[in-house]
Amino acid sequence: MRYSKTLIPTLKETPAEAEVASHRLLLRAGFIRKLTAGIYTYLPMGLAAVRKVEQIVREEMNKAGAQELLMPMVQPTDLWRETGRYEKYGPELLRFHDRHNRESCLGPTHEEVITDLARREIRSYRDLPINLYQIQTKFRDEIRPRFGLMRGREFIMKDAYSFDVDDIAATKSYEIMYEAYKSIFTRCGLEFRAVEADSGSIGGSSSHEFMVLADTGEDTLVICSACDYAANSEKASVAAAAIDESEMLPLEKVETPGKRKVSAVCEFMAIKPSELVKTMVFKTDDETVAVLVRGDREVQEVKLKNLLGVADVDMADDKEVFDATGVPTGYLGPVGITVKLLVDQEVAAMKNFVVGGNEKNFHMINVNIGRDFEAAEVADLRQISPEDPCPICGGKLNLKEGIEIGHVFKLGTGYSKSMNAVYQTKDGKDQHMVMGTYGIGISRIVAAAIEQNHDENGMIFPMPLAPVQVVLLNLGLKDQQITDVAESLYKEMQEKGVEVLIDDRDERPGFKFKDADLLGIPLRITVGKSLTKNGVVELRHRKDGITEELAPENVTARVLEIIQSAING
RNA sequence: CGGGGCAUAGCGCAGCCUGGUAGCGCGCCUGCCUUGGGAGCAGGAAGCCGGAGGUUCGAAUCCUCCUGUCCCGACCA
Repeated sequence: MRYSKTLIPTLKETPAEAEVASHRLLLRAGFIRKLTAGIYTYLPMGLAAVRKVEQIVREEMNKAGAQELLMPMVQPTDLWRETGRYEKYGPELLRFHDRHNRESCLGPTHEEVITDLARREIRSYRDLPINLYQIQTKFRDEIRPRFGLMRGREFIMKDAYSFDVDDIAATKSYEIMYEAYKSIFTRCGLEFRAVEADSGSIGGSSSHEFMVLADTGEDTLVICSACDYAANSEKASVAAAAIDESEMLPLEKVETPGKRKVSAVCEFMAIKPSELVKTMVFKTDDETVAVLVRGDREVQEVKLKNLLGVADVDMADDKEVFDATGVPTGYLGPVGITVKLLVDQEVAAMKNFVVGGNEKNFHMINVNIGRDFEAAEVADLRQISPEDPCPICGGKLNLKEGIEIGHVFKLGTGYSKSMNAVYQTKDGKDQHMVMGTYGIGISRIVAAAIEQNHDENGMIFPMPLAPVQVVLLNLGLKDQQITDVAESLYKEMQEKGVEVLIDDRDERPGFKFKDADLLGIPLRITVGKSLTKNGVVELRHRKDGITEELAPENVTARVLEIIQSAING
């Protein structure tokens, strides 16, 4: 690759739209350009990095026994009506009509299409298990695309689907994918964690997310400091709180003029937020519920959604709270109100706590569950806080930010039932296939790798993901000796299979150094003055800046050695 | 969808308050010069001031509406 003939439009200044490091650097290094909101063109360097990820994913998927295919991007919405996701998936599914007025959509994921294929082509238990995958551009009309490749509307994804005869076999398929994912992300040189996840709108029983730890992550992870427990905070459970065995004290109503917020009430009554219970009101499509959590906790809405079995919950606003309960917000409590009461397990273990008095300017103290009100249900409903006890070992839980780069799901028979995908068993009976679905955000991995590996000068690619392995700077275009050595090194390395970008532009040295750093290419070879003076060229490692001086004839062997150990190690 | 920005040359921005010749830096083109960390000098090209209405003798600037885009929130295999 010759720099002078390759489109790598680097920028000295940061475009105003870029907030996070990966987005900023992808733009500055000329890897991507935006076409419109959440939709990007991959320029040669960006595409090269994407291809690297794809190749690793392909190799490991094939090794795990999966087969590659390619499904259409445009799908008939009829299929989505069959599974009910036409309604459930919402506006993220971009729908449109063709000239015959048939409704189609752009595929955000391919469960419907693959299940349609399976029901047509797979008939016998002899055909199972099977795992089919593709690497393809997906489209999701995200509410708010952001952070460049991190959350685009159009993005490249690997999606795989497994079909099995029964749950046991499906679990096996799931585990094979889980292990393949670990190999993939390890080979990509990423620092990642697998965490238990909520299975979301796609449905299904068991699910893990693979997360790259990074401050710019959009997900919050709960990680035990003592054992292996790790989960998405939407899903993370917490060890049950110890039951307070205190005697119940007599219920009292106290005046709390103008004290609506937890902090104000606590200050006024000289108590801690942990001695108070707040009553939060949520609406779903068909009911209004109140959730009780300790004053210093937050409701985890995903847990609430799952408990209620609904697609959506919304916090009620002041008016809605008043309409449902007749109480102004700030003074709402569980005693004597008529809405359904869902109680966080931690609250269920408390005694003699403080709640709203269900009357303006009043609270109640020494409130006790069972005596003063009844819970419709007690469940784990709160957001984990740092230092909470781990549900497995009781150790302290930590919260970290993460970027979701992969997700594995056990789907069960939800899709095969709604689409009637059956196979014939040994004894000739029809049985629904048991499915799994497995995604990897290919383009997001590129962004995540940059989030994890960069400095003030630019990107720092791990060798396996680098668009090219070596950048070779010719600092003496007009010097025959320098140019001869640079060109012959270029040729030699290419012949040995090294991916090399030769910077043969008529630019000043500083300019070339800056670009080389920005591009994040792991190895930089400089052919310049030190060749004419001392007969050596320099080999510099982008990651740590360590520079080796080598005779030109030793360079290729040394480079090969470094690449081998970086890719196999 | 709620809240808040922003929209002027390829990129980053000033000008708008207080209406009157459209500017700066970077980039780009030409030449000279320079060549180990984004050089210097000289010359040059490039803008429907996001769009549509309105006010005015006159609008980048004031008013109204629209569109796009970014940020926060909600949302998210």
